[in-house]
Amino acid sequence: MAEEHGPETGSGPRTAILNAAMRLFGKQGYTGTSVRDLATEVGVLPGSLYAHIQSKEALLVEIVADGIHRFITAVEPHAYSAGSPAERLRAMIVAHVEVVAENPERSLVVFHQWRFLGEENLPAAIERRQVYEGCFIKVVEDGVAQGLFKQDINQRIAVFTILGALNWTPEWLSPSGRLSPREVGVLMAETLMRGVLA
Amino acid sequence: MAEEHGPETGSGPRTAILNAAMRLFGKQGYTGTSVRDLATEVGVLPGSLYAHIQSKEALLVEIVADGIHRFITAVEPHAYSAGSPAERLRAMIVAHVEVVAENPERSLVVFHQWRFLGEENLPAAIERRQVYEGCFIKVVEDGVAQGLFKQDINQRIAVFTILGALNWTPEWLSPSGRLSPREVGVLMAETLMRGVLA
DNA sequence: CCTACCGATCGGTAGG
DNA sequence: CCTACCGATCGGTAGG
Repeated sequence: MAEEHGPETGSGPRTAILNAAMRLFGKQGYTGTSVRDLATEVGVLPGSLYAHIQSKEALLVEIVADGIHRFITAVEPHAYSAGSPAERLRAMIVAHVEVVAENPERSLVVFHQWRFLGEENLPAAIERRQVYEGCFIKVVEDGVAQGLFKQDINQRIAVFTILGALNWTPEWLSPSGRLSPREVGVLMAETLMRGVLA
Repeated sequence: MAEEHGPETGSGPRTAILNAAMRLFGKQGYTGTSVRDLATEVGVLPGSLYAHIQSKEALLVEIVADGIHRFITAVEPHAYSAGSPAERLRAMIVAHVEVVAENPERSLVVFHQWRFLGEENLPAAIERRQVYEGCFIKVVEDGVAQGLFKQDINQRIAVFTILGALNWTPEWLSPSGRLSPREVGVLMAETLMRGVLA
């Protein structure tokens, strides 16, 4: 059981396969990655993978489910905390960027490859994504209701704007860049909350 | 020559193929779409496509090149116009959303599927994307230099935040929604330029 | 635009 | 984890 959840933690062959899948699914996409690509990346022959995994799709299911879980776990507590909506939104944005920085390739899989889940696994993933989006809807609603956020923003558009900026971060964020993930998060929060206009 | 450029304009078999490719590449991804899928969507047998196209990748090349061209054509004039940086940025955001709304599936291909271009076509696409990003860098630089934008924003992060929000729009924008594309663009510009804080 | 087909690669398995 | 292999599907072509 110890190594059956959460890639990047642990070091068994199963973990190596999951890490290879994160890298390749992130870079080439799920449909652009063959089982042979995965085997080459891991350093075994294609058939050998099936001693550790059930199917190619099972890898995607696990990466996406675990990935969404990481985002929800990091962000949800802030969404429903006691602070002001402004403090909460700032903390959520920082937490999101920090999770992306842990592993941008996993995040690419979470945000882009979930479409390729089969019909037994797709509904659960969509539901979890909606829980995540709900965190941002909630805090924007609260901010407007409390008069702390602008009364004339369109809440739906504001949430999509924020989520878009956040969901795009794995495309450019470098975990080893000059700015720490936290600093990047703070700067994004600043831009999204106060705007670029002086 | 009349129907050799710009899908969605014209109505020959070649246009039908390009429109099918936009839909399917956008929905299933380039690598997740087979030539047989395209043929089925168009209503011919797989081999018949090759009377009109050179290869599957040639379709991607054309959709991506034409797509980026549409964004640059719509946005670049505003980036380098005589107006204030604030007016220019607002106009750029509106123009971007309007181009997305013309055909969200094409926009998905432009923003996500360009990675699958072969090494002869990739550099040109990356260059054109950089021209596009350069429009936003320019206007943010001008805004800060003229004291119209906040002096303490991180310009790089601000540009990525704006571009992320814009690049994510094809995921949710509905051209037939309650708000017109222009209204959505104005609201996004408002959120990005003034922030959500009151 | 169809018929008929090509070699290559796909995800996955049996047996050791 | 390897050897050896399966049927299915892949992008693409020749000839009409």
